[in-house]
Amino acid sequence: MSDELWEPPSVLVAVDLVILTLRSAKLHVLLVERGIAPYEGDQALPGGFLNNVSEDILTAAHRELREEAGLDASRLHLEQLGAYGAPSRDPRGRVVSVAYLAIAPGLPEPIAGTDAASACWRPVEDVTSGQLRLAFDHEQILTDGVERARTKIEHSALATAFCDETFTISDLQQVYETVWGVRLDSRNFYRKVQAARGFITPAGSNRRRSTKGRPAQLFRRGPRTVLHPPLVRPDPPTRNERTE
Amino acid sequence: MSDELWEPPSVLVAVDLVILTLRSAKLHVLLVERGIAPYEGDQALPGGFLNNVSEDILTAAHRELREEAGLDASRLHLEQLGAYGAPSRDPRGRVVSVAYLAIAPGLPEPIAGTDAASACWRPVEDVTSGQLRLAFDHEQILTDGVERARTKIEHSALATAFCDETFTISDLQQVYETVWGVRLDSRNFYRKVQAARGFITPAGSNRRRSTKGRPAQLFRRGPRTVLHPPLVRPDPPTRNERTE
DNA sequence: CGACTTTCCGTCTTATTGACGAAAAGCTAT
DNA sequence: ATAGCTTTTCGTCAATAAGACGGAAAGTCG
Repeated sequence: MSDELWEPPSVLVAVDLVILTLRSAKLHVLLVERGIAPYEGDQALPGGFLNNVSEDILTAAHRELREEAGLDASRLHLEQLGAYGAPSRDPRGRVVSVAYLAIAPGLPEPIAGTDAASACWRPVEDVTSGQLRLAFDHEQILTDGVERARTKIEHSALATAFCDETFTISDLQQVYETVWGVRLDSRNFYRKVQAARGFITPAGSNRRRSTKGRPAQLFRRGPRTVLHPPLVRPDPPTRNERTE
Repeated sequence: MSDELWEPPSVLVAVDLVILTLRSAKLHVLLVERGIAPYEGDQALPGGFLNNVSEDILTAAHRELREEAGLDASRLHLEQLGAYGAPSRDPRGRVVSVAYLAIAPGLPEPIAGTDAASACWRPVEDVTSGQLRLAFDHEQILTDGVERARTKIEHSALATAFCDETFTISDLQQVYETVWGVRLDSRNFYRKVQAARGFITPAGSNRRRSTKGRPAQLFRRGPRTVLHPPLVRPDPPTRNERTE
């Protein structure tokens, strides 16, 4: 924080949001279509510049979440991913963007924000496969956000944020399988979820699966947010290798 | 990243560095004395504003590392901690600071940078105990940096960055004990470090402990940077509790 | 040479994990 | 209704990892 007899350059500060949800057993991310240059017409993460010089960054993130996604910030997990500020990331000039990760339960399709551009959920896979390109360095931000979510649900009860108020253990398993991109054994998953004390608590009644199988008990999120023991994801054969 | 027919506020961007090292079995952080207002004469993390509008943030961090700490960036671990941008954090105006974590092996005392203010190593404990106050929100940044380092050495081979080129298993144990602030059983530590394949590799000769005990074998860092199995730190009795 | 310290290597018990068997509890088709 | 199918729920078993701790090896010091 030292400074001299010289004027430091000033830059624009933006926030970008990685908003993840589950739709039909796939991980989706909220994207908006850019209405103006640069990258006009391209898909991008919701976000925007600070409103004014005294607006807090997290506040700006919440505001954009509301404006562009129509999502109420309450009950929503918001976590800073980091700062992205490569000099060339925005052709308009020097922009440093602070990215946040948000996780929401499945929501209906038409989430058009008050803010101009159209918004829609897109499978994360469309982006990671290279099929769908994003504006700026948003592909990198998305990748980082997904990876953060993956490791986060190992040690925290964050996975319940993908679920509704009440949910079955299978619902929860769906979340883990989808976010991690793996198949899990229901019996072992059941045991481990129950073993993590304070993770989930029973919620009275039963509910029936549309057409199949034994009705499952309903749960709601428990008091603890850090899991003990944690739910570690199985190693994809090449996860312990390589230099960082 | 959407914008309208309006001009977003511009802010100053700075980098701050949490540079940790080990000195006489204690975790130390590099601090500089501020030479000018605000917080003149107070202790602060090394850092500074971007040099010019096209300087990369990570580059700026490396530069400050060199200028204020006299440390060569090569061989040094540098990791982004996050962005700190509370509107009131700097009385001069709106400043968003991107913090980085650096970890260095023990170094001699006189590390005065080319950049004005004096620099010295201070025990992290002096700060966390409230005995020593830092400028701006640097106490928070330091706390976050230490916590990051604590969890980082569980799963990565980062702990070797605190050591010299070659080191003994005891040296490594010292690192873990100091960073975690706990005592470990040497026998179990020995077993676990050896079990993590690729973590450390033998380095030929022996070396003698100044006055005591059996000479230990020397090692150097191995090819892997992610540990499998990980070295998990023991739970301080209240680590599984509470809401986040 | 004995006392002491540190390194290195085991053993034992307990906790956790993955693989999998099997009963319970519904629905559907016959 | 009953057989067949599915999903939930609960157990068992072997392999792995962790904490506690015993003890031999290999030096230094007095």
